[in-house]
Amino acid sequence: MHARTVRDVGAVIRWRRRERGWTQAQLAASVGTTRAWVIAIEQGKSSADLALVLRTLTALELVADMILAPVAHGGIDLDELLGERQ
Amino acid sequence: MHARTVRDVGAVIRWRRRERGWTQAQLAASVGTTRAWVIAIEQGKSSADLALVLRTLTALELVADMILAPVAHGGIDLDELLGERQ
DNA sequence: GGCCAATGTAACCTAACGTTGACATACCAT
DNA sequence: ATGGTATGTCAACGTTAGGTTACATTGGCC
Repeated sequence: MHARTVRDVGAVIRWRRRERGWTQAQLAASVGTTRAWVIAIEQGKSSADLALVLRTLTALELVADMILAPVAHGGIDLDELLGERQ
Repeated sequence: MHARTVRDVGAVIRWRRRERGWTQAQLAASVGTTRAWVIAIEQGKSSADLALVLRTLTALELVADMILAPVAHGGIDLDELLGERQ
């Protein structure tokens, strides 16, 4: 799943945590943080500590893969329309 | 590129920024942050604001793709050693 | 060399995150 | 309804990251 916003990241974490059948408390303990933080990140609140997020992904056996964005500039995906770019 | 640590994220940002021929000042302006922050993140210092990082990736036309970690259990990355899995 | 831009560093201040602890719901059994 | 667990909320506190500004360093080019 592509994550462009903090809310996206929170959604992934919640989805994956439930998939593994973990409670927020279990995840928090595994990551080394608190339940309050897990709740906050899953709710996509404002911003969050990147280091904690990465540790959370690791605990959930996820990895953030940095890839070229399929859509570049404006709202229209010229790449898909034209099949070329520059 | 897989990013498991803040340093990994910083490396990706620096690599991609240079690939696009941008200065730190240009990237900072594009993201809406400061040069000092770009320097810090590229150096992988401690932690960073996830929201800013995601905006930086977007500015660089990158997306964080959350995928299942290739290696689950131990501390050794068998993928890098063996180039295979399962 | 000298010049200029790019990059790095440091100090201060403010705002915001994370921690802690307690309390409040929600849900699902029995 | 009652019990237990999971989840959510809140307030106070300490710590720290990011903004700002200024200065230092590096690197390339003439």
